[in-house]
Amino acid sequence: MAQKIKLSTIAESLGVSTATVSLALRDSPLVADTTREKIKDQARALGYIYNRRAASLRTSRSGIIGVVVHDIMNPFYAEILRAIESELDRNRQTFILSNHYDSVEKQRTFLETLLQLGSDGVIMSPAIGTPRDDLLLAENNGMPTILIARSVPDIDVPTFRGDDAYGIALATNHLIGLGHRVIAMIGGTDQTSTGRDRYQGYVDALKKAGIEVDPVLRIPGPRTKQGGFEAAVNFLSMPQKPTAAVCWNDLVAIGLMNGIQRAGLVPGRDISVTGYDDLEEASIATPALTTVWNGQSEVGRMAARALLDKLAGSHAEDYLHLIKPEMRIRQSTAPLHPR
Amino acid sequence: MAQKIKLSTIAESLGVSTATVSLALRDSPLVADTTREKIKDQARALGYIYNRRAASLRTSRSGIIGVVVHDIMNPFYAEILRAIESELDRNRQTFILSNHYDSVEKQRTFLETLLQLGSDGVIMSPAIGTPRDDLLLAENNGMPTILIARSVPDIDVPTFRGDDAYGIALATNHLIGLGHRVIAMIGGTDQTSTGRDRYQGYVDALKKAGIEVDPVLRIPGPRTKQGGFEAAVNFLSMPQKPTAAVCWNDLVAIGLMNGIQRAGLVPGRDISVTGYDDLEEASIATPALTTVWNGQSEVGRMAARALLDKLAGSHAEDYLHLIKPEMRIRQSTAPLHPR
DNA sequence: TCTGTTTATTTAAACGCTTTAAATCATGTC
DNA sequence: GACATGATTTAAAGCGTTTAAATAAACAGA
Repeated sequence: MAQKIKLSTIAESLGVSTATVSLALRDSPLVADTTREKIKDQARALGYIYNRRAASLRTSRSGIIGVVVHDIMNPFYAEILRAIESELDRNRQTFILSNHYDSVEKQRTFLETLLQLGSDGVIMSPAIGTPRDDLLLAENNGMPTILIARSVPDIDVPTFRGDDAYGIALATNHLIGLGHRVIAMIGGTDQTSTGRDRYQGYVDALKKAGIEVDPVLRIPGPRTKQGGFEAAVNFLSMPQKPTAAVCWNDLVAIGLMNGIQRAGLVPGRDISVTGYDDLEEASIATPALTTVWNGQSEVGRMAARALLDKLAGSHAEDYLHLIKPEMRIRQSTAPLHPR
Repeated sequence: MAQKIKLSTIAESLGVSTATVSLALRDSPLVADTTREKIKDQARALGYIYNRRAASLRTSRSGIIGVVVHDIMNPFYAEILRAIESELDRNRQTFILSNHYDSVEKQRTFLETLLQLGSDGVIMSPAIGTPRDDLLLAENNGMPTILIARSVPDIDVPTFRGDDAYGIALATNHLIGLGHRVIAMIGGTDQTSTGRDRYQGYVDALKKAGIEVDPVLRIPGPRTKQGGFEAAVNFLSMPQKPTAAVCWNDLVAIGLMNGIQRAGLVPGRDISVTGYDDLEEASIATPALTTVWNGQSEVGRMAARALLDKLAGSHAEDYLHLIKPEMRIRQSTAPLHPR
C-alpha cells in the first residue's frame, strides 16, 4: 500500500473533479458514459477502496444493520439469523451481530455501539427484563427497531414470532390424542412472553381435554440439551409417573431423550417426547423427533424485509405478526403403552 | 429526538470550545477537572451520542474487527467465536461476523466491506480455494490478518489451529489399542490443509501399527450430522466390515452413531466411534462420545489476543501456532468384540 | 513590573466523501 | 452569428471528530 487512494487521487490522475468521480462511481446519469468508463477503469487500476465512514458521515446512512439475539450458538436463533443474513445480503447491507446472553447490560452496550456506528436499524430478540427505555433506545434515536422471537406487551414496535400458545397446544393435543394423560412440560422459563404463552397453550389444551393440570409437572430449566439431559432424572422419578413430555424446544427434547436412554428406557416407546422448533437436527435425532415447526426462516425473512421496507420509507400499520406453527410427527411419540 | 446532539452542541451550551469537550469526554489530562466534570454532566444530560464514524474518519481507527468463518452455526466455529467475543469484548472492540460457506466470492465481498468500513483487523478461517491475493487483500491494505482453524502453506500470516495430524493419530491409536484393525475414516474433505493433515495422521498411525491402509475405508463427506448420518449406510455395507470409525468431527460422529442406531446396532458396543473437537454436546450424546479436544477456546482466545497485540504495535516472530489436542475417552469406543 | 513557566483553553485544519446550484461546453435552430 | 437547449462538469459547503499549534491565563521568581 503505497498511499491511500481516494476520490481525489483518481480525479487528479484523470484531470477531472472529485465530484465527477463520485458521481461516476455511483452510476449517476449526470456523467457521460465515456467519462464513467474511464473513471471506473482507473479506480480499478489504482485499487481504489470506497471509504464508507466518510460517505456515511456525509449522508448519515451507514448500510449497517444490528442484530441482537440471546445466543447465536443456539440453533433456533442461528436458523433465524441465516434467513436474516440472506435477506440483508441480497440488499447489500452489512450486519453486525451480538449475543446478549440475557444480560440487559450487554444488550444496552451493544445498542449504544450501534448508535455510535450510525447503524441504520436493529433487529432484536430482547433480553429478559429489558426495560422499556432500552427497548426504545434505538427507536428514539432514529434507529428503527424490529423485534423477533420474543414480544413485549403494549409497545408499538413491529414484532415477528411464532404463535407459541397455538404451537404448544398442537403438541399437547397430539399427545392427548395418543392416549397420554400424565404429561409433563420440560424446560424454559415463565419470565418471557414466550414462556407464558407456551405454558398457557399447554394448560389450555389439557383443560379442554378435561385433564387436571398438576403444576408439579411443570419442570422449568435451561433451554439447552444439557438442561433437558439433566431434567431427565427429575422427570423419571416423579411419583405421578408421566408417560409423555412436552419440551420447551428441540434441544431440551433431545437432551431429555438422551437422559431417558441413559436410564435404560426407550424414548418413542416407553416415553413420548415432543420438541419445539423443528431444527434441522430434529429429523436425524434417534428416534426422529416429533416436533412443531416454529417458522424460524419465516421470522427471519419477514423481520429483515420489514426493516428494509421501513428504511425505504414505507409505513406498516400492524405491529404483531404471528407465524402459524405446524406439527411434524415423527418417531419420538407413540400411543400410550398398556403397562 | 429533537435534534442531533454533537460536540458543538455541548460546547455552545457551556460556552467552551468543541476541542475542550472532545478532550474532556476522553479523559485527557489536558483539561481541568472542574471543566471535565461540567462537560460530562452536560453530555449525559443532553443524551449525547458519540459519533464513531466521524471520529474514525479523523483517526483512521474504527474499533471494528472482522471475523469470517465457514459457518457460525457450526458449533466448532461457534465455540471459537465465543472465545474471540469474550476477548474482544474485554477490549471494547466491536466485531463483525460473517459466514463464507466456503464461497470465495462471499468471502471477498466481506473483506471488501471490512476494508470500506475501515476495520482495524480481521480474523479469518479462509474458504477452501482462497487465492493468495484474497488472503493478503486485507494485509496489503493495512488491515492485519490472523488465520484460524485452517492454515495456508508458505504464507507469513499468524495462524492458530489445532495439531490435526497429532490429534487424529491420538484417536486412531486409541482404537488400535482397543484391538480394532479395520478402521474407517468418515467425513470431511481432503481439499484443506486440515483435511490433508487429518488423513495423514490416520494413515501414519495405521502404518506405525503395521496395519495396511485401504483407501476405500476413507469416506469423505459433509462435516455435519447429516453427513455422518448418511454415511452410515455406506459404512455398514462395506465388504471390509470395519469395526471402528474415526470421524472427521463430533458432528459427523454423532450423525454416524444415529445412523448406526437406526440400523439396529449399538455404537460403543458393536461399532466403536471417535469424534473430533470435543464439543459441549459430545459428553451428552448417547453413548457419550470418545473424542479429541481440539482447543477451540484456546484458538479463539489466542487469535484475538494476537490481533490485539499486533494492533497495539507489538511484532510477533512466529507464524504457525499449533495447539496440542487431547484425548477424551468416553463410551462410544470399546475393545474389539469377538464376533 | 517584567520575564519565563506551567497550565488551560481555543483555533483551525484536516479526515474523504456527497450534493446541489452554478458554470461550462456542445449542439442545433433560425 | 446569436441564442436557446440540453448535456456535462465543477466549486464549495458541509458531515462530527481529533489534534497540532497557537493563545491566554495564572503563577512564580527576580
